[in-house]
Amino acid sequence: MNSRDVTKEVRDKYSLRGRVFHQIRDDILSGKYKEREELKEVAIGEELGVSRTPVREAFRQLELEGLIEIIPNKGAYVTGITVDDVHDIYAIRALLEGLAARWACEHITPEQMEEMEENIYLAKFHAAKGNNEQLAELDNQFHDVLYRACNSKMLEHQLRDFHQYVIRIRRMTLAAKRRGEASNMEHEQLFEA
Amino acid sequence: MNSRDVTKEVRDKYSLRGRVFHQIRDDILSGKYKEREELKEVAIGEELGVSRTPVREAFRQLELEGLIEIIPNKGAYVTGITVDDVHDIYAIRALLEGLAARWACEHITPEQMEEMEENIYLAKFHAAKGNNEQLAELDNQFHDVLYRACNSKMLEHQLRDFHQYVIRIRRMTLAAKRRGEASNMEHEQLFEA
DNA sequence: ACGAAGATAATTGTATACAATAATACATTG
DNA sequence: CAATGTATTATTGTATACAATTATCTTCGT
Repeated sequence: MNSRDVTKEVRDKYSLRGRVFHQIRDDILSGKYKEREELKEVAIGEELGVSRTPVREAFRQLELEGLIEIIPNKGAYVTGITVDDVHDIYAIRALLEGLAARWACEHITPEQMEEMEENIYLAKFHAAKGNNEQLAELDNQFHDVLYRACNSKMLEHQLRDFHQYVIRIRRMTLAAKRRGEASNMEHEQLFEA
Repeated sequence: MNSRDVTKEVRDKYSLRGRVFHQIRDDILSGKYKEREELKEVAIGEELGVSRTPVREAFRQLELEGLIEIIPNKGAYVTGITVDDVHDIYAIRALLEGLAARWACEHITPEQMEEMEENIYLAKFHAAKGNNEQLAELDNQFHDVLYRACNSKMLEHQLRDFHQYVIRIRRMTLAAKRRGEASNMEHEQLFEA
């Protein structure tokens, strides 16, 4: 990783702080850091080859996103999600996505329309083959198009935040499988509207 | 504010970073820093008698709350809110508050019930006298009770975030007056349910 | 052996020093 | 005079040093 060009390229895309932020977030979402686990500044800094400063700033962002909780003078801990929280998250997201769908109707472009159609088609295919991994990816894509189509910076931002949680929940619960099957129908309904 | 948030407030009060964060946030919400204005780390640090470090961390939080935008290697700027954003914010908040009201019905305590009743009573009084300042404060209180009563950490957090925006919007738009009058009736309706 | 008090270590909070980048002023050249 | 390149300055990004706080361990007395 000492090639000057590569280094510069990466740095152009993300500052150190940004890289640290995304790395830790992915590690939490992927389950590398488990619930209630303590995140230590120096350890993470060494692991990523940076000092504490960008790590600390990344921590502040992660706290605001609700992924970790910082107890002053004590430490940063991965926040736990209770079953109640899961219920709430899905309820709130469903509500907001309903709004997104309504707004998307008024603003969606033909290209986005096509993207959705193709997505639904592919999703049906993979659902039939029981390929859950591709299905999850398609689900992400579908929501991404929807979020963009609704033409609302505010709503899009909110929904993307919730999407973080949903990804985490998927990792945690196997119940996501049951939801996965229902998901295709929901998408189709949204699309019809 | 529930006990958890109070704890957070208190702890923030005693950390430099927390003080800086709240100070800047208040200054933005109160209009001291105007839209698109650049916030410089050293200037704010000197003004508050702290070094750049806590200021920078506060910036990261403010960015996540959507109050400022940080352009890497360039600076931090107070974010602008467009009329479209205002529309979206009210729409999303209304939706979420509807959900909060529904959930509150199932979890509200007698004490909170009483708080609401008293709030509505006082609001009527001040509305009659045209005292908009007290009215705004009562509005804040009312929503605070509602957010606590809904018994959902997730939803409460979301609504509090939006409340930040609403406060900003109130400062910006005089149209808030019109809304103010309708607000009392809305509260009553929520309460009845 | 057990618990308390104090020392020691580990960790976070803050300040400062240094590096990298962007903005500005200035000078040089056509 | 205009345009462009360069030096200077200002500002942010990162690393490190130091202070404050918390956790851990040791020791000592009962």
